[in-house]
Amino acid sequence: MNIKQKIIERVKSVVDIDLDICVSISENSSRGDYTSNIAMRYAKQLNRNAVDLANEICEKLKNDKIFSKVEVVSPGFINFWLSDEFLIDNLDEVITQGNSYGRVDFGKGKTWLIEHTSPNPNKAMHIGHLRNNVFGMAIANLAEFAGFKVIRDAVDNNRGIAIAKLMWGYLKFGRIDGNHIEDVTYWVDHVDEWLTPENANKRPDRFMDEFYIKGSSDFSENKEVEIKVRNMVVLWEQEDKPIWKLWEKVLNYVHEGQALTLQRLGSRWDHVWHEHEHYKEGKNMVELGLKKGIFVKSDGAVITQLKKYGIPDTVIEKSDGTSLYITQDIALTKKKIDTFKGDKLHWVVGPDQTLALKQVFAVCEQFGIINVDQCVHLSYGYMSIKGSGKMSSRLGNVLYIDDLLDLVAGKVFEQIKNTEVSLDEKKTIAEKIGISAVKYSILKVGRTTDMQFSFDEDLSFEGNSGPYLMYSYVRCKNILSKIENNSDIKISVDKSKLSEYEILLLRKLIVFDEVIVSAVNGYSPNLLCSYLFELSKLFSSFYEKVPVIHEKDNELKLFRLSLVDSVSQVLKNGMKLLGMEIVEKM
RNA sequence: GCGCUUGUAGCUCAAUUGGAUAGAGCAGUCCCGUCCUAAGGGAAAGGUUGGAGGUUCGAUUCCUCCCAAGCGUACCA
Repeated sequence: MNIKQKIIERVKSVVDIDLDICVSISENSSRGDYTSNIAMRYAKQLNRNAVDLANEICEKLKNDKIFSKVEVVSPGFINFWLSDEFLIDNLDEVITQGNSYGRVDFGKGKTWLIEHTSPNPNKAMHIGHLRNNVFGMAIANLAEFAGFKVIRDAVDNNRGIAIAKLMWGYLKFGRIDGNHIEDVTYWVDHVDEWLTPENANKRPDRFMDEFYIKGSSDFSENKEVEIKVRNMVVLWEQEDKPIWKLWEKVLNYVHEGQALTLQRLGSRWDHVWHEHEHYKEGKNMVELGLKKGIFVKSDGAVITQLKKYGIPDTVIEKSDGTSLYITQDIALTKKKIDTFKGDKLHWVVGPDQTLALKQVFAVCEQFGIINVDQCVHLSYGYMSIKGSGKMSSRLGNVLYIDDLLDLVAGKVFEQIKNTEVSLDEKKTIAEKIGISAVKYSILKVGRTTDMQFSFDEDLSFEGNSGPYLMYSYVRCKNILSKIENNSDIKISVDKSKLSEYEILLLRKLIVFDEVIVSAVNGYSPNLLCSYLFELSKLFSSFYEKVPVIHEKDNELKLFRLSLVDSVSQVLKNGMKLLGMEIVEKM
């Protein structure tokens, strides 16, 4: 049981009201560790004066041994200070629980599906995908740590016009000799006459990127080409052998390249849905929906009926009989439920799809697949580069994820090049610090905030930054490495010897699990970022003012060592949840 | 036009979902080097929370109306 629940239980024994939301961590340490506004909230309802009610609660609780102090402040706040013994005992918890410290069973028995990072397989991943990935992974990690069974999934939208453009681009413009060939059957018999990433000396996804751009401009500039490309989709649906062969070829290249980026980011999926495996089921859903009266025909197309949801209707099947994105999404949602029986389904998708997703959720509810309140669109703000306009692959001002990471890792490398480790180790450290810095700068911002990414400011490596947290961790480890290992020390200390710096750290460490719950509840990894930053700041002050290995009093020295050990453990647990890498030296 | 989202210090962002004196980092000013890594510590300064009303013990947060920006608005993804 965590501290908040303990306090709630105690307060409940005085006033029997459901007060889950009335106890929270104090914002300011001068106002105790926890604070409650229950008296003000219920004074009117109970026909009481708020301060009197608060005083009554305070009187009954102030002798409880988990508190060192309980006070009432006008207009009726109750502040709780945890006792020093209680805070010190918590270090034992941190050390014995280790990597599990902070785990809660908040989500026990429930399954969450979290769909994140579904890049279309027609181009290399750019920073538009980065926020999706970093946020999606963090929220999945957090949910898992909070006790949920988590399925990370993604959709591979591997069919349709965009893929056809890519196929066209490669077929027509990919010949080694530069001649333009449009005949797929010729390609099948002369595959060796086409460029490969190897002989073009490019990463496979970047290699294909250029063909996608060429293919789509050819498509939009030339009516005849457009007809041919659209026909490729039709042929593909008829499972035309040469077309499928080309399709597999181009997709493999893109997937291979995207995998490099995803691996570098430490991303993972438990399941990937491939559109070609379920798009036909979408068509079945259209028929079923018509039969059930969920859809109606309109001008030859099939449309929704979502008036009672208060959202506009949309086309489910075009008048030419082909299906749309939403059609597949409905079928896929059914498939997700059938396969994993999730209690809640999450879509980490950009804000431009808000309406489309609402429509999917509503239609799924009409089918009885899932209730709309089980569906969560985890939208996020746009990420742009400060000083440059909106990104567009056509304008050529996209920033690829790998280029950004290279840039940042290079910058870190410059900074550590004089440290005394091997070159390989330096490269590894630079990579870890760089990627972690990028992840932290994305996650510390609220999810829905549009952010302007600036190389100079966001990646300054100072102040509220990933490297600052990592540096704090390294400092902890450095202290710990200077003494011989005595892991089974009993943590005991005369509390009168403790300084303010130590008390503040103890008080911070004890609320870690509370932060996990808040971060999961609000889908807000930024709360964890703030917490870790505050913990690091407190540690830095402590480090500056309080000696550890130079401390003469042995009892105090041992206590401080376990405190440092605990700080490093919590930093590590927190950073791992954010997808940051741990380094022991920097 | 309608719908959704956003507007907080010079800049980039927080604010425990209605709480206490609106907090950080960067930039600018000033201080700290015999000492566990200075990617550090400390001090001061910086605000009419886009504007105007309203609701109540209490509003950056909720309601109404303006102003500004972004996104969406059925046969694109």
